[in-house]
Amino acid sequence: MPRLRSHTKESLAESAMRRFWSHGFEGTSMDDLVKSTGVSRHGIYRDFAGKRELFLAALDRYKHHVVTPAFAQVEADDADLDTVAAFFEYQIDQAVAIDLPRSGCLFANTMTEIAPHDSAVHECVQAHHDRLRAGFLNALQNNACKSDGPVSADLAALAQVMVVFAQGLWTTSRGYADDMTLRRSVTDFLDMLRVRITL
Amino acid sequence: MPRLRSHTKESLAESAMRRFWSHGFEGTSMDDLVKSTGVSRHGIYRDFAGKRELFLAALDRYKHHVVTPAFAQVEADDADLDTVAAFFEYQIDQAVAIDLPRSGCLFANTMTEIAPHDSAVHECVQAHHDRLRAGFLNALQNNACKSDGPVSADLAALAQVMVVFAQGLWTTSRGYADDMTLRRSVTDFLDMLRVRITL
DNA sequence: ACAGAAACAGAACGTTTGTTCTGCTACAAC
DNA sequence: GTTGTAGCAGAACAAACGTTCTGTTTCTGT
Repeated sequence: MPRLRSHTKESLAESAMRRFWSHGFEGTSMDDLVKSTGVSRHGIYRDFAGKRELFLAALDRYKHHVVTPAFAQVEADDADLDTVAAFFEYQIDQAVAIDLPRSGCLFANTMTEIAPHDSAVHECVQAHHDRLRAGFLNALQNNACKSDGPVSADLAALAQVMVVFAQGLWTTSRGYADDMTLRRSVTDFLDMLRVRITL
Repeated sequence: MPRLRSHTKESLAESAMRRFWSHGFEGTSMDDLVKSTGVSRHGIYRDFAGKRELFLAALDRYKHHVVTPAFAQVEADDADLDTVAAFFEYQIDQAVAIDLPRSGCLFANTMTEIAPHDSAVHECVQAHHDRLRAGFLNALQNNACKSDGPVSADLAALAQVMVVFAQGLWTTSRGYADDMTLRRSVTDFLDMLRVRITL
């Protein structure tokens, strides 16, 4: 009997994610969300307990709909450093493709903004970090297996270096370097890694 | 005749810098500033036009009193990659020494929080980036000169990679890795660089 | 066509924000 | 000790915040 809803919980989380991604948590007011999502306050509070819960949902959606599709290949059994390179390139391309240039990575942005003072968000970001590290380690191990010589490098430590570099890349992509520069940095960094693990 | 001031413009900027450093711009209210600096609202507005101007002053103070002392040696004529290593280690130690652990780097925090939507702040951060890149390039060139063989690497591109890594390091240091892990990452990264430029 | 359930738009709520104002107080000069 | 300048603490301000509420509209089931 009731009137049909003009949006779903998912479409709302998607719109909110995009807004939080580019403007951050504090930089996004409920009024901004009403305007950018096209959903009334009532509609938002019907689906989510408040702004914070909506943000957590946006973070979750980002994980499943942005990170996972891009990172799945790095987590695959046959992943190597070429796969990692493709992952970074894909992320750089994607920012333009979905019309969110200079937005970096929602997790990287969240790391410095609100995670330090919100334990739930902190854990979420920490888990993302662990995931990246595990994926990178997987790619490193596969890459090392393919090479002929013995591998003496501590791959787990190198995976951590890759995580640090990734964070820096996404932070830098928030308007401090053009795509070409970013791509070049990815190439140079991965070349260094390749040399390191075959030494 | 008038009563003596209980603070100077510099001591106020210093206190404000520490608060902004650990809590960010949006995460710091004027009330927080009054409490943490011990200066009344009147005193703050006497020295600064508003919260934003105080933040810019804090950013400037951070540049001169935190970055410059630490980075000066990297900018010196005799700097090499060991100097860069010492710079990173010093920054990691310093965070604990001045009782601001898990605060990362004020510039790195600012990059993602407010710089994207404030051109004056953006330029300030951009200038800091350029400075880092120039300093790292200086160290790379000196290091290359010392080695025997010919240097084919594009040092300017590697300097950019170093900037990206540095940003990632400071972001990660905001509570996502302990000091030992950070130190290890610095060592591993610089080892990779050393190999790269002597190839 | 009718009834009613629920989504809609937007007003209204109490807080908190950054900023300004007011009365009191402390201290150097005389 | 008296005086006067300018510091101080905190009240007061409008605006913006996240949240809640109210009245209207819309569409399904009968």
